[in-house]
Amino acid sequence: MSYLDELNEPQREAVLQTEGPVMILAGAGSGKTRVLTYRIAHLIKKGVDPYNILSLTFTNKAAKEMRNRIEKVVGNEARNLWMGTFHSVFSRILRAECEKIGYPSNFTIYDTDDSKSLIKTILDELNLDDKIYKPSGVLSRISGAKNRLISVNEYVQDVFIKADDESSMRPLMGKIYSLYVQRCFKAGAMDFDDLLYNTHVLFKTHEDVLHKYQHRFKYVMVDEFQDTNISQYSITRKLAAVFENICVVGDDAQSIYGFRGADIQNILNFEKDYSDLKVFKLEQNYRSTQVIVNAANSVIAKNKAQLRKNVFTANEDGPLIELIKATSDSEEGRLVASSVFQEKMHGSLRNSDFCILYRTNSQSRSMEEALRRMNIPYRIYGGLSFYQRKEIKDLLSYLRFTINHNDEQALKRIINYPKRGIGDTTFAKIIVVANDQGASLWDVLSNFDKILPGRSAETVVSFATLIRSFEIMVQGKDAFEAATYIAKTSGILRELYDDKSIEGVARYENLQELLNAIKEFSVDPEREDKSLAAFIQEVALLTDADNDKDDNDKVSMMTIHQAKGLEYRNVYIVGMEEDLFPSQMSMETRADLEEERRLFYVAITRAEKKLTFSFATTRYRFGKLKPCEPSRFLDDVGKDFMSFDKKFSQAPRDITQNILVDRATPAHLLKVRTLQKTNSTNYVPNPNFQASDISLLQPGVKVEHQKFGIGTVIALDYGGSDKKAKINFATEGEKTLLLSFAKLMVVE
DNA sequence: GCCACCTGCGTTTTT
DNA sequence: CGCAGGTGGC
Repeated sequence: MSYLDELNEPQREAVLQTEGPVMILAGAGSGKTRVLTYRIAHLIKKGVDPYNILSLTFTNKAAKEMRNRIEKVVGNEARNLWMGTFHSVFSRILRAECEKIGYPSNFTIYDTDDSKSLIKTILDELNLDDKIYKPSGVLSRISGAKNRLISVNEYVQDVFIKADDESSMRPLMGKIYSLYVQRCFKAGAMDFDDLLYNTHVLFKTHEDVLHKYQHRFKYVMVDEFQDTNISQYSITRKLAAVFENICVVGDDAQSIYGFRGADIQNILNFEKDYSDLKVFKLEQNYRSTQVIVNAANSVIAKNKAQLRKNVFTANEDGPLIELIKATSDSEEGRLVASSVFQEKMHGSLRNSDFCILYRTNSQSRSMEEALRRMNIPYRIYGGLSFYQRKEIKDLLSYLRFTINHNDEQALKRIINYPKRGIGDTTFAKIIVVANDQGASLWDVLSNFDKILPGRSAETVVSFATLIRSFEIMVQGKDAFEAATYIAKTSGILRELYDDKSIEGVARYENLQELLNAIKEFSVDPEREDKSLAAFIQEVALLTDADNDKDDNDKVSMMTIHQAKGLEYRNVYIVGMEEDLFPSQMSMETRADLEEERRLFYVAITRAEKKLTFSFATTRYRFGKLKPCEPSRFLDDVGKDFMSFDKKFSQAPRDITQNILVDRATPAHLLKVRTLQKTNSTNYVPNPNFQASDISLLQPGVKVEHQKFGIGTVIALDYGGSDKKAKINFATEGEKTLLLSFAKLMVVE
């Protein structure tokens, strides 16, 4: 069991404590995933059947990565582990059992757009103003209820909830909740929250089912425990109730999904719920420099609500945090981009060593423009998901409706696309009839000529016939054959093929890409069920982040939320301004501000070696130029960790006026901060610096470098893939520089 | 039922 | 500024 040697003392203890309730409080970069994977590997090595181990994560990516890492230790036995996201594991259980609570096993999963669209429909039917009842607001209210395991009945009977809804001028919220649940049920559809909520209902109403899974899951593990909501915790706890071998791993300092119902209270409750709980703290950070770890600690210390941890590192000090001040958002982009460029050339770094983090997606634009201008390749994560694109949803809706003929939201998308003359009015009639007569959507659809004869009735029936023919064609076919057939026969492939506009071509290509993904699914030798139904159920829980085939060397850009769990050598946190970060929406309550500060903590701790903050004094927001003030969070960072002169920093609000490195000056005048204390030089950058062509370099030639100063070329190495020069600098000694990065000016 | 214009609005979002 | 959804004319 040599893998145990790769762990430090608390890590090893946490791995070896396989029995009973365990909580692992894992600081950022403390090897949390390593402990979790080794713990599972250890269980398997001890002879526990992987089939009896359940491991829950929040992202598919995390689950996949963990499975791979376990496989490396124990081999393909890891295949039988129950490992996945809460949603995927619970949907798997529901597929097998949901007929017991009245759902068809081929139930559809509604995504957020489907849910909102259904709510919108309900609001229209109730003649409610969607300015007051904003669909997104209504959905989050319903979601909040489900996440707290509050049923429709409990919701409408609760006087506090009622008072709450009345005071916010939305007295009919309970009614909408009720109709929404009915409509989902009728459509054979579950939204994301239902996958949890209905699992809870299933276990509550069917003890035999609960017992079955309780006895199956002898060991239960939960990753990112700080992000669980009440329903996730409650179900997990129930599942583990027989053996009580439950292990949760989390870090309260990284709880950033409170706004989605994650309840930090779960960590505190866990201690109360299990009196024989063993707690392990992983406090040694292996990821970042002293400066970064200590800066992060200084920030999080400002929060009141937290479990005290003492995160430390044995790593080197590393460079101080740099602060870039810009006069506008576009200048911020340019200064960050040129900083990336300079860091890259001075440190011989790759693009993929860099990550730019921001609070909101819209901030990516100025960064993007600047990077593009400097020819620095980048990749933006997030934004519009592949699966949210219209053309993708359209085809998926055809596939969904073929599998589940009562999927109202899928029908809504496809009944008149491509155009076949069935408008909103006819669609609304179909829905009304189905609801009034208690008939299924499909029954109404396929018999519409008998129910409401008229001009459009024929078309509706022939549409139903088309779907019926898809259903028959799909029998016995794999997902790819089925999807290709449907894409062609439905006419949507042709529709997009005929559109020769730039966007039309892109949409066609996206569809092809979806078909490729289905192809991949269908040829996967490890997959038992390759049916269309199996694909549809899996794709609903997939997100963009899951198909990162990103091996190219690119600078990464993403929101801080998306960066959780990732690490980069050099990290830029941009837009450090009041009202942006912290967001103006998060300054109402202390709890909100503290969550925002934890977000800042997460951002800081993504960095391994070098961290840079930037802010602008003006910024275009919603089309208007607005003045901006530096973020209060900059004041939370310990003064020792930032590169500005300490003696000016008495008044915290003024710190940004004391920045020595003011990047607003022309780039060639910049004094590039030296990286380490020991590295400081007296070299003053030459304002007239201009890089010379490398053909001028010869051994013996005197050159100037923007950071290292004057030196003499000792040797040139043009042999390898990278051209290198060995140079003896007056102040820095001998250095070997990659000529593809380093800019050198021949002095004489 | 369809298209063109116009208004209004605009955190973060593992699933 | 950029987009989505709504309104109104054909």
